Amino acid sequence: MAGKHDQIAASLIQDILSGHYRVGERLPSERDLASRFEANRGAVREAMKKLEQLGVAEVRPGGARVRDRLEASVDVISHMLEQGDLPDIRLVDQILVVINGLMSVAAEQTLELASDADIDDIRALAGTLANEVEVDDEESHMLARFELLQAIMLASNNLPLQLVARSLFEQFAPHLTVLARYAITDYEAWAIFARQLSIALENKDLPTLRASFTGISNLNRETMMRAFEAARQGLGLEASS
Amino acid sequence: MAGKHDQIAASLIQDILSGHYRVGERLPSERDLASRFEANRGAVREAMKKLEQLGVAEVRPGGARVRDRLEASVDVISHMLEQGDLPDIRLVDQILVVINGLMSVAAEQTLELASDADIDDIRALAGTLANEVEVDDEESHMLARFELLQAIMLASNNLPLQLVARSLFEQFAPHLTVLARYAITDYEAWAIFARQLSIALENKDLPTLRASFTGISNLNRETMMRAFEAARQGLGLEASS
DNA sequence: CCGACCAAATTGGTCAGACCATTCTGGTTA
DNA sequence: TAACCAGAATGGTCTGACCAATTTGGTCGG
Repeated sequence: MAGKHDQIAASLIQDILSGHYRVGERLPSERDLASRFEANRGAVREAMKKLEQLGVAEVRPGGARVRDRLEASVDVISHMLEQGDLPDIRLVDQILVVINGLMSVAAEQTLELASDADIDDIRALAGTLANEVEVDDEESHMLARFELLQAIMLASNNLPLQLVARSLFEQFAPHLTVLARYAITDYEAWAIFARQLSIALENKDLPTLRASFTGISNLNRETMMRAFEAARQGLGLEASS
Repeated sequence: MAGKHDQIAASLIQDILSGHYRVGERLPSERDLASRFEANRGAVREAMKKLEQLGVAEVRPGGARVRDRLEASVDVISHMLEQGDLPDIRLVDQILVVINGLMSVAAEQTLELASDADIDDIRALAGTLANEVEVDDEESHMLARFELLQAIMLASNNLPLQLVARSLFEQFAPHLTVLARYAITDYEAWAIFARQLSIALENKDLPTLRASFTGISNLNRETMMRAFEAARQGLGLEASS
């Protein structure tokens, strides 16, 4: 299914991200890699192109060199998450912090600029969550949460914001579905913050809006942390220091 | 200097972003484009690879199709900024909103997690800005601001946050240098918020921290808006509706 | 008249080999 | 010791061919 260049790229990316190569160190030549992977040089070349686009290597005449982590593209995050049996919990938490921060910005922009119709739609979605205290279907609650957040993101009318948030979310999504099986959502807490959010939107109350998102952020992070612990035990892994 | 595939990619990207092709519409075949640009198919192919990486087109057997804007990568923003003589002021403002929001998140993370040494360093940088009310060198003040923000970003210890912020900033940077010539910075306002930031860090006061960044954000946006107006007049362009 | 189906044309995907421009390397020389 | 200079190595580009998947347009049966 996956092209040969994808396998080569994935292998090299894992090597680089795991620290097999030092920053500034030269990678093997394209011809060497071609024979090592038993592939055409064109395939290796496409893989190197991918490394450069990800910002993990700088390829130029004379050789390809490993770049510093801070010079990488946003898209390396998905590859960083794929190291180990479970993703790095600290990295996951950091991603949640950023996404929640972006959501808060989106909500502020929505409060300031969105039409009344958009705000009413969002309040309707929040109202659903505010009333669903007793839930039998975990998945429907999760979908409702996504719908709410997505509606806010769309109403923000901020394309860069949408692109960044979407990029982060989609990189994290595959791991989210794995961890979601172990997640235990606090419906009551969600109901409280959903109600707070609705009120904030109704009254155009910025401090209350921020408070609701601070609550949602902490809720998400704590839920994810617990789900991670449960998943680690469920997979029979040792607790990290 | 620039490879032929870069020219082809840039041309196609501009065509797509300017709406020359509708979403879902098929692009000309690689062979057609090759003869049109008087290049070999390999060059066109690399260009198509770039389009796919940017998320502006989905290329698969049978033809390449234009993707929706919201499915694009974060890196398209730099190309969006390059449309027209001056970048779209609304887009610039949206980028500033996101960057400022990320800075605020970084500051919160720093306040929560960073070492006292890091916080002291940041407070020292803020102190410089707090005292520089009368400045003769505009550029040194700008560098001091960048230093402060970068220190906060580094101290946040949040890699995804750093990657996203860096990506946005670097895409915007070239246009920033152009607009900076027309910018008139309010040093006194900066001094006030720098002082507020320093106090917030000293007392671990989250609300004050947020207030200082709200102020900095508005300051940046207003300064940029005025610089944009000045640049537009300086270039002899009509005012937009 | 319409839909299902099939074969040919089109399109992207991959590979092989060659040549060029730049960079790196190691030895030589002033 | 430092500068310098071929030669080797490397990435960049081009050509041409073939393969696999998709699209297309016509045909047949209902």
